[in-house]
Amino acid sequence: MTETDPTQIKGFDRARQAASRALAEDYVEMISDLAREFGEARITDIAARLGVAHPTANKAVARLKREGLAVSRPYRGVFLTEEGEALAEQVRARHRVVVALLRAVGVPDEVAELDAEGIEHHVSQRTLRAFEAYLARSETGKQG
Amino acid sequence: MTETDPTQIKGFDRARQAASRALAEDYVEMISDLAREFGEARITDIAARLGVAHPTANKAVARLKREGLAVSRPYRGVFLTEEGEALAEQVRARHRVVVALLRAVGVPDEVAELDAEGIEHHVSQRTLRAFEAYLARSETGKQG
DNA sequence: CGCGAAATGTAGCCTGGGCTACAACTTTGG
DNA sequence: CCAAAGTTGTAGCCCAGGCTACATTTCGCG
Ligand SMILES: [Mn+2]
Ligand SMILES: [Mn+2]
Ligand SMILES: [Mn+2]
Ligand SMILES: [Mn+2]
Repeated sequence: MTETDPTQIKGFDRARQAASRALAEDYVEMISDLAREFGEARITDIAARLGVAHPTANKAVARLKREGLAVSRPYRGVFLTEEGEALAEQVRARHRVVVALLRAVGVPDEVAELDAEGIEHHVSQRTLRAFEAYLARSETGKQG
Repeated sequence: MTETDPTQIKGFDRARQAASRALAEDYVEMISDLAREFGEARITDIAARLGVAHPTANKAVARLKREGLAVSRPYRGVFLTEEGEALAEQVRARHRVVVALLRAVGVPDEVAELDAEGIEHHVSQRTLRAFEAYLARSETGKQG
C-alpha cells in the first residue's frame, strides 16, 4: 500500500472509543433521571427503561461502581457519585442539544429522539459547541 | 415504577442495533475503497487503514463472508459480493452526507470527518433524507 | 531457483454486553 | 407475622471485537 491517512485511522479509533463509553453514559443518565423521579434508581427500573434483562443492568452497574461512577449496597438502590452525577449532567445536556440540532435541520421530532440516542455518543466537544452556536443563530434569526 | 416510555426503549434498542452493524459497514466501505484503488483489498491494508491488528481484520472479514457480504480464497485478496458492494455504496454516500451536514452547520472540516465516522452508523433513512433536503436548501440559498 | 521477507492464517487469551435459570433476600397483604 | 410475590444477585452460557504469539504460505530478488 502507499500512504495511510492518519486522520482516517484517528476517526475509526475515536468511533471505537466512543462506542465503548456509550453504555456507561446511557446508564449514568438513566440513573440520574430515576433518582430525580423517585429519589433512587432501582435495578429493575433501570433494566426496564433501557430495555434489557435485569442481570444485564446488574453487570453494567457493577462496572459503573468499579469505575467510580456509582455506589450501591446489596439489595438496595443505586446512587451516583459526584463524578457520576457530573457525567450524567453533561450527557443529558448533550442529548438535548443533539435532539435540538436534528430538529432544527428538519428531522421529525420522533425520529430525532430515536437517532439522537446513538448519535450523541459520537459528538465531540468541538462539534457540540458548533451545534450550540448554530442553534443560537437560528433561534435569533427566526421569524416567530 | 409508573409507565415506561416505549419511544425511549426503542431509541436504546436502535442504538444497540446500529452499533452492532457499524463494524461491518466500515469494513465493507474500506474494502470497496481499496478495490477501487488497487483492484483488490488485502488483509494487511484493511488492518492498517482501520488501525487494528491483522488478525482482527481477518476475523472481521470471516464474519463478512459468513454474512454473504464478501468472498475470498486463502492467502488471496478480499472481494465484495453484489450485496456487499451495494452496502458499501450506500455507506459511502451516507458518510459524505453526514460530513457535509456537519460542515454546513459550522463544524470544522477536520472535526467533521472524525466525528462522522461514528455518527454515520446511527443516522436513519429518515434523518439522512432530512440532511439531504437541508443541504439542498442551503446550497440554493447560498451567496456564492 | 531458492531463500528470506512479507503476508496471511490460526490458536488462544481478554473484556464487554447480551441472555436464561436459579438462588437469596425484602416487601407486602391477608 | 409470615408466606407469596417481587426484587436483586449469581452462575454460566454466547458472540463480537480487540490483542499477541506462532505457523504457514506466498512473493520477490539475488
Ligand atoms: Mn444514548
Ligand atoms: Mn441519551
Ligand atoms: Mn464509520
Ligand atoms: Mn465511514
